[in-house]
Amino acid sequence: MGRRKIEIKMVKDTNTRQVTFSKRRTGLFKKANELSILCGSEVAIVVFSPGNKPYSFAHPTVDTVASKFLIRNSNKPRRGTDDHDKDEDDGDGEDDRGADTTTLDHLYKEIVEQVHVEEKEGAERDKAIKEVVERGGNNEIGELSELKKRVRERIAMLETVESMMLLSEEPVDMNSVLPKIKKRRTK
Amino acid sequence: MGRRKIEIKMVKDTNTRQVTFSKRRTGLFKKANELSILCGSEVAIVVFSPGNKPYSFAHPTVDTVASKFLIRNSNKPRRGTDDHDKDEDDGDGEDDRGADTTTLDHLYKEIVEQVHVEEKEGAERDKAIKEVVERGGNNEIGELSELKKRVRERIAMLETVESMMLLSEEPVDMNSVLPKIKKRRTK
DNA sequence: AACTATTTATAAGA
DNA sequence: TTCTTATAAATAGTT
Repeated sequence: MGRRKIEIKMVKDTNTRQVTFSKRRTGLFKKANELSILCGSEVAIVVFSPGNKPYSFAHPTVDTVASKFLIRNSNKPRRGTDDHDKDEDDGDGEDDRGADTTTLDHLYKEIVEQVHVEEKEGAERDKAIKEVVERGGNNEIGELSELKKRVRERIAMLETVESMMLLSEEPVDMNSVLPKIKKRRTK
Repeated sequence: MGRRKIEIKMVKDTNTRQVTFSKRRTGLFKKANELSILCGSEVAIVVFSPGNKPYSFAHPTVDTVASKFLIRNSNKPRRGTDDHDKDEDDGDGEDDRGADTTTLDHLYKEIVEQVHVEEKEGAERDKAIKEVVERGGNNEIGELSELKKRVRERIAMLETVESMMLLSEEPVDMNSVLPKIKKRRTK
């Protein structure tokens, strides 16, 4: 859509890449905005620039949409990279049958175990923070900055957990159009 | 971009809306894919269809990108609805100066307090789950389904917390192009 | 930041 | 749903 056609591959020139990012981010967010209005859909986009700055667009908020999504997909297998997920559901709001080999007891044990891990890690983290605090009120800049980072992480986790707890609805399904896209890459 | 120009407002006909959603979701994901390749950027999109089904596109994964974003923005004020966040940073990787009225001691107390809340809530949740489990191995379908939902929520939370703990980098900033978009809405 | 020549997305229609 | 196509919209290269 420009003076000439470009191949879809990493733009080498740093400057050009930054410009491309800005233009296309604008376009992407505009499309997302239109989609949310036209279809009344909830949307959340998060993207990191080449300079690793985060940008977001969402309706109603990133937290809301991302949390809703993450919860719904907590029973899905996790992939490491590059997702194009597809998983259609009949939409009746009930659980999938099939590969359900877990028992109640197993599930309960799993939870308990994970809670213990969480508590242990939480305690260690808090101890580390406390140590820094107690080592002296004459903190170096570096220490202060480090502590603040940890504080922020900790609070972020708590806030996320909190927002996730507000949610719980229908079952899970995902879908991606990437395969379709790839097929009709070039005209 | 079609046979005729359309206004950007909720499509009334349910059928048309679903079709529009499908087409535009495809387009949006394609754009996101191109952006991530052209600029080497991490992107995550989550969108719910008119039928409330979740669809996602992400590179590398929704979890990774969303978590990274949520952590970085944990020190930002939270809005309720409709975000177009903008917050430029100088990019030197250090903390903002200015409205920093918190002391180390205050921050530490804040963490401890939140941890206590978290632990209390966690314990209550686990107790509720355990009660359901212990009430009998002869579980009704309804109970089983309810329990599984809770289990999934719990695991989702733990997984998210876990993935969030893997992250901690530069400071925070966001940006949105919505203002720009609005200005040039119609030709 | 603006400007356009082109390419690309997509609204209707089949 | 999938495809076709006339048209609207996004954007690559340029200034």
